[in-house]
Amino acid sequence: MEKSINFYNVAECPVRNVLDKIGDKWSLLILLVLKENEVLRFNEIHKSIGDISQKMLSVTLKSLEADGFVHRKVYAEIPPKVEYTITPLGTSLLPHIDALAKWSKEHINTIMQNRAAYNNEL
Amino acid sequence: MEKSINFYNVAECPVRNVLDKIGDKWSLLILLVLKENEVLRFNEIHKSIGDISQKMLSVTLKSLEADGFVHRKVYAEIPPKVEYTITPLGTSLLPHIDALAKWSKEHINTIMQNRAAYNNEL
DNA sequence: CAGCATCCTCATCGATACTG
DNA sequence: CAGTATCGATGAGGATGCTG
Repeated sequence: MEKSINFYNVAECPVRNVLDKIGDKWSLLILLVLKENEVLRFNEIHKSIGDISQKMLSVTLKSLEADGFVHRKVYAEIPPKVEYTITPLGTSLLPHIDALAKWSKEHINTIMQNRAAYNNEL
Repeated sequence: MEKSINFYNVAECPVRNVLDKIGDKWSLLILLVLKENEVLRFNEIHKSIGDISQKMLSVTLKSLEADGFVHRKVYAEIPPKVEYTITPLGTSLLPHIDALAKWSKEHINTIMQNRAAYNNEL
């Protein structure tokens, strides 16, 4: 099976790789919460975000930990205590997200108006 | 049903709104292709990308058009002729993606190594 | 407390066939 | 040429219950 060479291939493109990560539902939000608080326990993150399920928090934290965006420190205590912190790698990404956030805030009204106008013309 | 107030709520957060758009599989790629070529017909985009299905190209173009990232010009001819161009709004977004791309290229190796190391420790 | 396991739903996406 | 319509697979994500 042959296919055209695609420089934007999901598996090989760095941008796609990062976009797939921060483009999911919770990763970016968790990073932001961790940046604001420096260190948080599992349930503290849970409460900070509010409407994330326990499963998705667990899954997303694992993914962020695997990539090195978040550090996980386990205390050998009963009951268990786990602290999460954002890593320098995670921190270094956020300014670029902020730039995107700034652009988004500046243009979201335009986008929404475009979308509404488009739907009216159907 | 009550829930905590979430400033990063998908529906209301501008960043999420934009990330949801460019975080999908094809939108960003189409914008990049259109930026490089200025004007392209439907099938030209199709060939440029290669492994996108006709359906997804159609759906994604509609979505980009609705938000005002892409302009669609129809010629009343037989056979049909439709030209797509990136709008100023779309163009203004790309530098921020480029910044993200730059960061991604600089850190993708670290991320991949982290990911591999993490998986080995399982 | 900090999770994992299980089941389920729904949106996304691809393949295929058809059309003005 | 530039799509639309339909079906089916896949996987993200949520709800619930259980555990060291």
